Amino acid sequence: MGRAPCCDKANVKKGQWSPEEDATLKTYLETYGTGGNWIHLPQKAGLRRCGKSCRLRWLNYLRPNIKHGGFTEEEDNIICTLYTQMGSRWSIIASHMPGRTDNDVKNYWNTKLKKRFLPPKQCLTANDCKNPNASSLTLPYVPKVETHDDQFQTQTPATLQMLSDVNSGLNAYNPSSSLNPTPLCNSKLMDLSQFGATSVSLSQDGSSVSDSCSIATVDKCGLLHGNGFINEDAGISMDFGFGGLPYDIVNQMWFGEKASEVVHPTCSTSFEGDFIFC
DNA sequence: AACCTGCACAACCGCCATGAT
DNA sequence: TATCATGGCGGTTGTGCAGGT
Repeated sequence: MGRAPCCDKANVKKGQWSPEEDATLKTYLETYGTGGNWIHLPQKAGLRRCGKSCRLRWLNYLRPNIKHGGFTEEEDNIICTLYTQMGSRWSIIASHMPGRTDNDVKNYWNTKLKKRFLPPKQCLTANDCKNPNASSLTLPYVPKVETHDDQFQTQTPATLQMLSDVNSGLNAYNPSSSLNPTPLCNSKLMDLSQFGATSVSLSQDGSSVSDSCSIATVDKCGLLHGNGFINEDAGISMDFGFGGLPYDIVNQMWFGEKASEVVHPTCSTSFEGDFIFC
């Protein structure tokens, strides 16, 4: 049996709030407060709205000192930085910006910042992947392929979150390696195209929280750069320690989703350093 | 002028966490 | 300890508007 609905769905109004409803809710809350219960508030206030809807309306638009639109460059950087650290924890991100709501920040990211910092989802060829909206960040094409064994299993969101939690703090073992993702947003650090890269691979052991991450680039000459080894089934694995780019930061900034591996089925040779992409 | 398309934003839905009983 | 009600959150959808054809 499912959960009982929080309100009588048949008798509540949905959709845009009218100025009259706003005024009613605002007056009631300023006079009586929530009384610790949003569910019964609309009835007391004389509104035909769901309690959750009232709460959302108040928190996002009616409460004092709410700012709408006009995000500053500094706020862009805050959002970008925190997103790389913790992912889509919008309420936490919003808490770092007085007057901003999680909904506002989420919408702003989804409609503006994501396009600026992430490549388009469908890249069929390397030439397709120049994001027309990207300014200083021109990101390389990323091949998406299947992985074949446990060692290279696809990263799960849950694991990503754990990694974010770990990575967002100081590195207990090496403070000099502590992560400061701000440069990822503001510098050329992520712009591997300046090195002629046309392809990037990232990988990480998805079975547990790990302190390592991997990155490889394929340049215009077909050379794959990085250090690691070739796995017969899973393709090429690159690896370096904690001092490298944290997986989830790069993954979220570039791809916003699952891990990718550069794979070629005919590759089966161990290697170290640069090698010819076969 | 009418229609289409994409964008921005407001609001809703459903899941999970938390606190009260 | 178990159950339930409510709050909180993130993902998704709906709607209105602007610009293009």
